[in-house]
Order: sequence, then C-alpha cells, then structure tokens
Amino acid sequence: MQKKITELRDRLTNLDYKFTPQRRAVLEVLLKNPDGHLSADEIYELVKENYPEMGIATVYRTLDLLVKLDILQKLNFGDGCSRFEFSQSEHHHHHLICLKCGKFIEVRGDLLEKLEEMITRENQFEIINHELKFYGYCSDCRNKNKDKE
Amino acid sequence: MQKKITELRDRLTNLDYKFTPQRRAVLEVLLKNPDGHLSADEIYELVKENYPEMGIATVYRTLDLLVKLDILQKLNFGDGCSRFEFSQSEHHHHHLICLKCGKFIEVRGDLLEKLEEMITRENQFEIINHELKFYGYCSDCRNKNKDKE
DNA sequence: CTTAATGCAAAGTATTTGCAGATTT
DNA sequence: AAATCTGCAAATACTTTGCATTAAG
Repeated sequence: MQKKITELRDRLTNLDYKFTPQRRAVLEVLLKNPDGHLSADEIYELVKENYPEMGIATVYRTLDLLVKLDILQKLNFGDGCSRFEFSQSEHHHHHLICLKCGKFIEVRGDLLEKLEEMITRENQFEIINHELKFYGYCSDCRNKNKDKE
Repeated sequence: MQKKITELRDRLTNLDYKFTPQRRAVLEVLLKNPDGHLSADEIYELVKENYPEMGIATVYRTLDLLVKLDILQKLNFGDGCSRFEFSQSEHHHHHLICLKCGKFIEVRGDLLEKLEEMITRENQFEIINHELKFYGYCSDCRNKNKDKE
C-alpha cells in the first residue's frame, strides 16, 4: 500500500503534477477497496470520512488524472455513473453483470487473443484495450424468478 | 420496413401497449439508420423532421420500452450518452472504438462461445448477452500521430 | 515565488418524473 | 368509457467549469 502511494508520488512529480493530500486520499480509498468498482460519488463519501473538506470536483479531477496516467480504468455498467478500477494490463478480465440483482462479478481470462488477432488482420485496427461484459443471471438469481422489475 | 412496423404493432398490442404514431416514428427513424448507433437526442432530432410536435420524454420512454421488449439494445461508448441498435440475437457483433478519432466500427464474429462456456461452467452464471468493445487505433489514424488531445 | 490544484457554487448534459389533457383500444 | 400515452416543464443525477484562494515544488 505504502509502495503504491510512493509510486504515485513519483509518477506525479516526474510529470510535473503535484502530489497533494487529496490525490493521496483518493488513491488510498481505491487501494482499500480493490474490488469495489467505486463510483466518483462513492469515492467522495469515503474520502470525506478522513478528509471532510474534500470537494467532489477534486475527486472527479483526480480520477480523470489517474485515468490519463493509466493507473485507473473507467468502466460503465450502465447504472448511470462511471466506475473505476485499477488498470490491469497483464490480466485481462471481464465482468458478469446480473440482469436481475445487478451484481458485478469479475472473471479473469485471456481467451480473446485469437479474436484480437483476427480483428487486427481484417480491419487493420490496432487494439490497445478491450472491455467485455456478459449480461445474464448469477447463481443466486438463477433459481429465483427471472422476471425483471 | 413495413414488415418491421407491422411486427412492432403486433408486439405492442399483444402486450396491451398502444401503437401510437410517436412509437411508429421512432421505429421508422431507427429502421432508416440501421448502423447509426443513434442517441436519444439524435433520434429526437430526426423524428422532429417529420413530426415536429414530438417531445423528448416520449423518445426516452419509447426507447426504454423497445429495450424492454428486446427490440433494441442500449449501448455505451463512453461519450456521455446511451446509444441504441437493433438487438441481434443471432449475429453477435463487437465494436471497435478508435481512441483518436472516436470512430465506431462494427465487427461480426461469434468467437466467444468457448469463453462463454467456460464462464458458465466456472461461475454458474447464465449468459444472456454480452457486449465487447475494443479500443485502439483505426487504419486511418494508425499512420497519423497517435497522441490524444 | 511561480504555477498548479483546490473548494465552492454555478452551469452543463443526459435522463426521469408529475401531471393535465389527448389518444388508443 | 377506461386506460394508456403524450407534451411540457420541472426535477434529478452525474459531471464539468469559472474563479478566487490555497498549497506544492
């Protein structure tokens, strides 16, 4: 944890960004909730617990910066706000989104290589990243009634 | 085109929804722009050309209904609004999104079966649909400078 | 001391909702 | 006639922006 924070400080200072307590606080919240898929507002609420004077605009600006530095990835689960997780350049992973209860489940897997190769070849499109979401019913909901709403 | 409209009328009346000129007009715009990935607002503007009294709330409500009936699928390309396309239960297709110019390219392909099987087996998650987006650089942009902004 | 970053409040978008009146069945 | 649907405007939700002040390097 301390290591990650030092890493961020170095990344920032190297690029002439400043290492502020607010930026540190956002990173700490993210590190404490590694699988949280937190939204900006959720991060804001958590940061405020230790840092009551934090403003939401700073959270948004910090998140933008962390995405730009490729420390975070912005995700969209279709629930009306962006959510964030640490970029994982090595381990591609996908999301299972339950259509009934809305639960997010993470799946690791790198089975897209062949597909990527084909797409690159056929479309001359250079793939940098991908996002894969599966919608369906999680084990908890499968046995219950599947009707929405 | 006429066939699709009749189909919608029947679907609606069968489920005790009403077949209104507004709903018809939204469907017509979508049928005329099959690869448009139109947003609610773009649909609204197009509908207004022939139907100036249309209200934007009706567009949103109609799109919600069409998604609920599984006629449309709601997509998110991360540009701040939802976009819509006809559901394609047979031909799964994916989107290539250029990080530089923002162009969307559609790719057809059904290479995810193995991955789906594995996920279903390992997570007891019943997959109904998926959304796959590749981010990268399209052929037009590959040769140009890749720097963003 | 210089420049970037912050907090606040206001502004901007996209979307949703309440409701009276219009329309479909 | 009964129930749904519509348009409008107001409300909401998320995010961005302007600006005076504060803080980092």
